[in-house]
This record gives sequence, structure tokens and C-alpha cells, in this order.
Amino acid sequence: MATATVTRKDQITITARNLFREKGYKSTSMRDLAQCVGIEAASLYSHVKSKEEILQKICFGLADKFMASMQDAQSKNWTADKKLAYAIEKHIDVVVNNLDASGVFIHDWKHLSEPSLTKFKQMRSKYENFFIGLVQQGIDEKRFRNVNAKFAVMTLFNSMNWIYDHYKPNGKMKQSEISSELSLLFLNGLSKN
Amino acid sequence: MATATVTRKDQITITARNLFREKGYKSTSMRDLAQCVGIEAASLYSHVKSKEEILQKICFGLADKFMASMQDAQSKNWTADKKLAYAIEKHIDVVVNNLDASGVFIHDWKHLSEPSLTKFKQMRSKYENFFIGLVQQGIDEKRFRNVNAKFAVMTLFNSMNWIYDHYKPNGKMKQSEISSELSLLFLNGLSKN
DNA sequence: CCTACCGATCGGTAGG
DNA sequence: CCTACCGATCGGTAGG
Repeated sequence: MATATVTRKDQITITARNLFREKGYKSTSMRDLAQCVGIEAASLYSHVKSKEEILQKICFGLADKFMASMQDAQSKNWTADKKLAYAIEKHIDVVVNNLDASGVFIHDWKHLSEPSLTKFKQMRSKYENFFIGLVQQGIDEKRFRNVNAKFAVMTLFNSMNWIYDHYKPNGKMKQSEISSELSLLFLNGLSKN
Repeated sequence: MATATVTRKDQITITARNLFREKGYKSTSMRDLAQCVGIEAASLYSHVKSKEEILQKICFGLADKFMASMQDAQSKNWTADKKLAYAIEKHIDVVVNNLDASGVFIHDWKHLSEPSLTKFKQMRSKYENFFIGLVQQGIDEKRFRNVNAKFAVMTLFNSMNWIYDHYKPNGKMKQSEISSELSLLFLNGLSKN
């Protein structure tokens, strides 16, 4: 029977995600990380190549999840507004189930060095353009008001991405409520009537 | 005749705002700052007490502007929805006219130490509660749908605060368009249609 | 506003 | 995974 084994490397990644999110990447030292893991700082380098490698794993790990959810939404044969609601739901699902990584993703991607930085920006653009395309399609089909699609999507993203900051797993609002409320707020905001 | 004199201290503050926004507070060294100003690092301390003092000036300088716009909106004898639209417009006005400071405000307030940190959080709470109160009032008066007022305001704030990130002074959208589009998007989203 | 310098801390390596 | 240690850089001070 396969048991879920948390290797030391996993433990380092998980701890780093939490520390980076709490204090920020630049303010977290490898010595902080080592202490939380319970080993000496130098020992970290038996498991990771560098501090930035950890950041890369966190940022691209989440980026991959967003890309997968995009492809899922893309494959559906629905109207633009329905697809958009679905994509919002999927995005929030990723954020809520990766709270620490989401915080790091949003705040610390800037500290990636080349060529990771360029790759990261490209993935983000691709993802943003998918949403912008859906909004534009909704406008063309006269489902939405005639807004600036890019501006609307930026507004949406900022709302979605910061959920990690005020979401409490055992709080008043359940994940499903947040999803439905946010997509309603946004789609209603775009609606014509 | 009074001429606008930019003192060295002003120059340090302005340069710091820009560097902190571009690279982050923690990633900007006093040596970086000194070089951009054109003096030696040690000379900075003739004009400022510490690195954190600069951060405090930036954060509380902007917080004061937000508080002033809140008091302005509060003094109006209008309905909740109209007051909210006005408060949104005023908030965006502060952000757009303080782009660098807004970026620092949003990203780096965490690096304030006590007692500044507590004071900052208190001001922010007061400001947030003002907006939450307006949304709740709109709900009570049956002007808005019955949403979670706090969640709606967090959504609004995240949209408004990140304008600094994609606003281009000479871009497609003028400030007035951003204001009206964002408040329409939000108020329309809250409306019962 | 500068030169000269401080103690602390950083990411990371050597060698076992 | 540890001890021992590296060169670089940090915020900041002394003294002029």
C-alpha cells in the first residue's frame, strides 16, 4: 500500500512556501528556512540547488496549474459568459487550494532571474489573453456591455488573486460561495440590462 | 516670487519611492538609493534617520491622503450608492496621482516595525470599514443585492489598488474613464438590475 | 557631504 | 547532514 511520504525536500518546499508568503522572499533567509525545517543552513543545499530554485518551483508549479485549468475551460463548447464563469471558478479553486503558493506567486515573481522571468511573463500573458478573449467574445456577441476588455480582466484578476489574503478555510464564506459571488459580481457588472 | 525648490531631502524621498516600487523595499539598498541620488551612502543619513523612516513617510503620506478623501466623501449628504461612486473616484484619484507611492504602500507596508505597523493597520481598517458601511447601507436600503459587504469591498479594493500597476499616464484610458468604468463595473455588479 | 570603517548577516562552498 | 568558513553586502556610525 502506497503511503504519502513527505520527503525532506517536500518539507523544505512546503516550509519555504509558508515563510516566503509570510515574510516575503527577500526577507526570508536560508537560515530562517533551515531553522524551521530543523537542520543547519548548509544542509539545505543537499536538497536544493539555490534559494531561487525554490522560488522557481513555487511560481511555475502554480503557473502550471493555472495553465491546466485554462486548457480545461478552453475545451468546453459553451457560450463566452458560461466559459468565463467556469474559468473563474477553476482559477479560484487553484488559489484557495494553494494559499501560500498564491501569495508568493503574486508578490515575488519579480525576483525570478532570466530566463525564468521571461518565461513566467509569457505564461502569464497567455493566461490573461485567454480571459480577455472571452470577455471580448462576450462583447461581440452582445452579451456584455462595451467595456475595455483588458481593463475588465485586470480588475477581475486583481480580485481573484487576492482571495488568498482574506480567505479563511474555516471562515464565514465557503469556497463555492466565493466563486459564485465573485463571478456573479463580475458578470453582473459586465451585463447590459 | 516663490519657486518650487526640490530639496535634497525631497529628492531622496522621490527617488526612494521610485526604487522601492520598482525593486521592492527589501531589495533596494541604501547604496542603490545613494547612487541614484548622486551622493555617498553615508551622506543619506544627514537627511534621513533610517531606511525605515523613508518607508514610513511613504506609507503614511499616502494613508493621510486616503483618510482625507474618506472624510470628504463622508461629509456629503447623499445616498449610499452615490457616496460610494464618489469615494471610488476619489480613491482612484489618489492612486493615479501617486503611482510609485501606491505600489510601495500596497507591497511594503509589511516591513514597517512597531508601533508604525499597528498604526498603519488601524488606519486601513478604518478606511475599509467606511466602504463596508456604505455597501451595507446600500443593501439595507434595498439598492444593492444582498451580498457579503466585506467580501464585496475587498474585491473593490483589490481592483482599485492595482490600478497603479497597469495605469499608463498617456495610455488608452484616461483617469476619468478608469474611475467611471470601475465604479460602473462594481455598482452594476451590486445592483439588483 | 565625504572617507573610513563597524558588526551583522547574507547565499553558498569545501570537506567530511 | 554537520562543522567550519568564504567573500559580498547590508544598515548605519564616527569624525571631520
